[in-house]
Amino acid sequence: MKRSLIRELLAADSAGAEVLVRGWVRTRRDSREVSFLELNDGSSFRNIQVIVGHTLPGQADIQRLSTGCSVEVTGTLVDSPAKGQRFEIRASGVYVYGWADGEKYPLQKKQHSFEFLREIAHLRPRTNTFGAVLRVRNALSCAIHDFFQSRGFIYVHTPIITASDAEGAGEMFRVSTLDPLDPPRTAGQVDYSRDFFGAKTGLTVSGQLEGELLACAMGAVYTFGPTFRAENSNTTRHLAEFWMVEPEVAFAELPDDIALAEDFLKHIFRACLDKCPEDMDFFNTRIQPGVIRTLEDIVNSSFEVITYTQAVDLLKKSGESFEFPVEWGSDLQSEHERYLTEKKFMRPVVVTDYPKEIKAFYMRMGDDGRTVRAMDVLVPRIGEIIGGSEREYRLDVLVERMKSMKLDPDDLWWYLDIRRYGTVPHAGFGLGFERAMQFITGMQNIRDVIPFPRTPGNAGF
RNA sequence: UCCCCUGUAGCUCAGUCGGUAGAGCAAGUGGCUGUUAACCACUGGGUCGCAAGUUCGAGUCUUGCCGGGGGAGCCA
Repeated sequence: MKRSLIRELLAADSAGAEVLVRGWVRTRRDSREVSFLELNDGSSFRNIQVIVGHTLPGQADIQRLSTGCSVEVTGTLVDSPAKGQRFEIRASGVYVYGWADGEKYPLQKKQHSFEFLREIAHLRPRTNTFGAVLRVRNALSCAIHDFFQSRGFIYVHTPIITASDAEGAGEMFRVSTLDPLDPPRTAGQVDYSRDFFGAKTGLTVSGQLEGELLACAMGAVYTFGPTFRAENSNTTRHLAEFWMVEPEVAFAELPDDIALAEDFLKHIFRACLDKCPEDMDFFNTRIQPGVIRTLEDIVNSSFEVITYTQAVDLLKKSGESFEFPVEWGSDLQSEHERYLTEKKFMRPVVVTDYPKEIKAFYMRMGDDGRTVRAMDVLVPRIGEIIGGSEREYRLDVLVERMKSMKLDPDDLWWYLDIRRYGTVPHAGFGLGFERAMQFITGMQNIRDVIPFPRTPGNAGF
């Protein structure tokens, strides 16, 4: 008999079919004549209830079933006589694949704290919350590809290992095969020319620079892959290894970039609501009350777009007493971002045209000479979910900017070549995939929206 | 990296003024029952994070170390 997914059975038109399911026992309850098994196979947030009559052979085993055991159940899909579910399976056979000693199995049929579940990251996918997280993660991944593919973007792959040390997006993890106890040296310094790649290399902190090269040939591209930051960040919204989505579009300027980001976010939010209604309902009732309403409001309204200068004025006039003073030229603090998104506008806010001193070298200089054509998309609770900009495509301006920021243009000769030959205006942004997950699910800690989080001091599992 | 909080049963926690430990849930056993956060009764379960110090006596006070959480910075 062909195995059915629980998701398929729960959505069946009518009862009556002979079925076979495989999964893990969530709970067992006993009655006089029958035992009730709650079975989950990962395909659905909901379990299917299995009725095992006490006359079925192998009763001793049935009575030993506990949370975590893996079983195969054959039986008939029937209308449930009790409230709580439409269908259930009346079992004609139960085969036990593996036991889970109730005295030792860490997961109990009760709620656990997320802190505890992080210590058993190998088992937490079996919980309601993480099942839901993983299904939404999957839907979100698909939605990202759907969005770009439907607009003719080319999915490109930028390197994980890179020798460019000038991306300026954070500390890199070193990649080396040199003997750490006795590396080759020249004049006292480690000689990376004798390392595996003949250069000092590390894990990428962004695929953007390479993405620009590809966009300036393919028109519109996007990357979606892992990114690494060796920052000693200990917060609920930073990971040392996270996934980033980075579109890059040739012949695009800042307003195009903003419009793309807005359409993109709306599309992926809508997709998660549509594809994972049961999981989203769980997040909405148990994790972050109102999260569905928030997402729907965003999908159905337009983002607020203001310049950095306007934002500073608004903050100064707000009457709020901030811990950090608001001053033109210094970056917006978390409390400032929260005021804008959570109190002032109550929705996503795009802040554009930041002072050049607080942004990266590759951003296009504004006509005023003080600001760059950058944009950050801020959302309630999370803060910055997208950071992007129009890129500086004028060779002389870019070289001058690099020099003023003490960067050696020769190190990025290939990046500058794109400006030497057939340069075009182009723009792009980066979306933190896990931050999007946090926003969509309402999960508070970024470590709980990725199966195996990497943070300072933590790379277990 | 900085600031604050925290570490007691498998989990979540209580533990007063310093006198060597409790609850709920989970688990085990029995009972009841088309149950569904099942219910009722009983039972087992502890190096109080680690190390030192103060004290007649430390879960409790002090110091150091380790772990966890929250906030900040860096950013996505």
